Amino acid sequence: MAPSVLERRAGLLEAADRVVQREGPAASMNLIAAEAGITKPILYRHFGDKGGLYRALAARHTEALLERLRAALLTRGGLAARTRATVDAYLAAIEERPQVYRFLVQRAAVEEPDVRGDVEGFVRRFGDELAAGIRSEPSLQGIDETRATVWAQGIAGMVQATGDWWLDHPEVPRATVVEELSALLLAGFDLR
Amino acid sequence: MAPSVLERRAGLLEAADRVVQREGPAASMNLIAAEAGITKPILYRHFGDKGGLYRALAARHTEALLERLRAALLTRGGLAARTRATVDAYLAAIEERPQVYRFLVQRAAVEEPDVRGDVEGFVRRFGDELAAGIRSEPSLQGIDETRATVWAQGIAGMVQATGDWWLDHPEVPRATVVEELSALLLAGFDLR
DNA sequence: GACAGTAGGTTACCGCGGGTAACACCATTG
DNA sequence: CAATGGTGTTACCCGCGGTAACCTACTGTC
Repeated sequence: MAPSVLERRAGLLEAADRVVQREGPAASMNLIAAEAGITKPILYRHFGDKGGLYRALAARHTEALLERLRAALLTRGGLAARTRATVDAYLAAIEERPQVYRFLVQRAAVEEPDVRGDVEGFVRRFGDELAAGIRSEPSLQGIDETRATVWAQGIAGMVQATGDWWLDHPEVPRATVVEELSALLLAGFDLR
Repeated sequence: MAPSVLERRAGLLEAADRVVQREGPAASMNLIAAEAGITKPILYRHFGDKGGLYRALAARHTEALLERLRAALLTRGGLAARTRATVDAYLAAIEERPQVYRFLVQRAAVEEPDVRGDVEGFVRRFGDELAAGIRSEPSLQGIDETRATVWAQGIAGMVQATGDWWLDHPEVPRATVVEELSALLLAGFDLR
């Protein structure tokens, strides 16, 4: 029987995912179409343009990752535990799927800021999530709004950049990176 | 009289610079050649490939920026003053030339890791510089080697990401961003 | 002065990526 | 039996990075 349009779309995303897994940021529309066993125009009918497919793909992984991060942000045991868990969640995710990670970050960097807020790069969304986490953090109640935002964006970038660096220095254990970053941040949080 | 090959090269870089100023990351070899009043093959004779031109261009700005950062890292008046000065130097630089900044960051993100250490992305170099700064920081003597490196890469990313965000939020004064980031970092440094 | 060599430049092309127009093949439905 | 619409394809356009081949004008040398 004929698959519904949504099933179709899901299947295409599946294929795109496999290509990204293999090729990282070099995943092209041609490759993806080939992997899905169809031709380009179909892809374009479904996703509009490469940006559209990127967004659909990013939404998937970003959502999944944000889910993990949200969970980490809710870790019980105090701010220190939450901080470590969150940093660790991020690093664990990029360790599991470095190619996907590279794809997300790179596309986010390259994608022009279409309608600001629509694409909203990967790191930026991470930052937004962190900002929410910070604002609802019990031990940080009453934190200045701007401070929360700036910190969140900064921390997102810090974790991301360190992650990048770490991908090239696998000799450093994940736990070490987590510990160093968390230590730096936790002391800062003490300012309130 | 005929300009020497180095003068020529400098002139080409000058032209490339103007294009980047105008076009940001969209600067293409065609555009640059046109701006210089010549054709592509000449560019390629001088720089090998786009990566080569990118490196030459990046070297310019990176060197200039690193120079400012080094100066900031030597600010007298203690760690707090140095931290603020360094963060401020970075933000001031991207404020002055946002297009150039975008170009540098984006190219660094996209450029594949040729011979690791040759290209070495923009943020990475910033990180290296910071690492040196941290290691030679009087009040941080004896800091663990790995910690210094991780912190440096992380801080570089933090400042960069915040800078990105700030470019889209000009309503926040630079001084505020500097203050918030510095506060967060300085508390962390207290750990030693 | 005629000639070769070479530096400096150009035209015209290749391959590939994103993106699209136009056409072909069914199926349904009046 | 049309006519209609969804699904697919082929074949193309453009611009980018990159290069081969050629063209030109200045130099030195016999």
